[in-house]
Amino acid sequence: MLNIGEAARQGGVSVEAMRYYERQGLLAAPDRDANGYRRYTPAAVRRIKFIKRAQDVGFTLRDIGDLLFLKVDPGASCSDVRDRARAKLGEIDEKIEVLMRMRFALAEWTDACPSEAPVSECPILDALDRDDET
Amino acid sequence: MLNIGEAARQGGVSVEAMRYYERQGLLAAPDRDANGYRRYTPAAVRRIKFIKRAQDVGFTLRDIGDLLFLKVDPGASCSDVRDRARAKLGEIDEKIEVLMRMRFALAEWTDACPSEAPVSECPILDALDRDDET
DNA sequence: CTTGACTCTAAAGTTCGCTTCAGGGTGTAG
DNA sequence: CTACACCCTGAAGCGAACTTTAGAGTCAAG
Ligand SMILES: [Zn+2]
Ligand SMILES: [Zn+2]
Ligand SMILES: [Zn+2]
Ligand SMILES: [Zn+2]
Repeated sequence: MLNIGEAARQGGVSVEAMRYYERQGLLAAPDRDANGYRRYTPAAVRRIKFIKRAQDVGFTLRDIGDLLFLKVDPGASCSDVRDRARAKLGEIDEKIEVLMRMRFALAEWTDACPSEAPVSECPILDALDRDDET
Repeated sequence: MLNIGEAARQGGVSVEAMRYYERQGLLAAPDRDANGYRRYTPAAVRRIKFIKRAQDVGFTLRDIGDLLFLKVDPGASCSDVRDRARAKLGEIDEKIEVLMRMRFALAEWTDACPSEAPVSECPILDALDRDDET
């Protein structure tokens, strides 16, 4: 059994994040010591790590709440989980596409910029001022 | 000379966005008509488009303020602009890398999920629960 | 006994780029 | 005259995931 500080350290999150997860219903309210301190079990630490790993692959806390519910729902099947993962994959692909388009434009422009001219001749500012280009 | 609604339409932004840019100092406060209505010049519309295009390649409004300042700074050189663009390119690359890592993990997991098993055997949930993997 | 690290609560603040709201004036077509 | 679309202001709200603040109790070491 661990205090919140130690549980947070082991889980790799901040103490405030832990209390926040509890308020959001992602982390069950733990038992309290006589002094009112929260006491965490190893299972709670595993849950913290689950939350963190899910965040690391792009799930929001809301998504994670859904996953945690599916995890214990006897009527849920593997495909429910897979659908969430696929949807997230789609979202991520969209974000990557947007970023790649930005990347392409910026790379082209920085290559074109001679760097020693006055700003009045900067092709980057020109591109931003021009009416063509998407 | 255009009213705010028409300027917004031509610039491709909302009326509220225009007033917001003005408050943020990105768009000079325009002259007012006798009735207090803002009157925009074609130059103001070009500036709105500049802002929008800069946003489209990833610059924040703060970044854009810096670019607009450089644009009129006689002491600024092309390389100042290019440095901003390069820095942004770096940020974007970092974001892409993060997203690619997420993408890779999610793709691997969705491939491994058989979809018709109960959630208790879902490899996606297993992966999120396991202590290895980054 | 005191210092310092830890814990508690509730509420407010942060960032970003707007949007919405509340409450009003203006302009014009029918 | 009366809709109705437009314009004005200042302030508040939104979403996400926390962090910070403020004020107070607790615990262990020296
Ligand atoms: Zn949901
Ligand atoms: Zn599965
Ligand atoms: Zn340049
Ligand atoms: Zn700056």
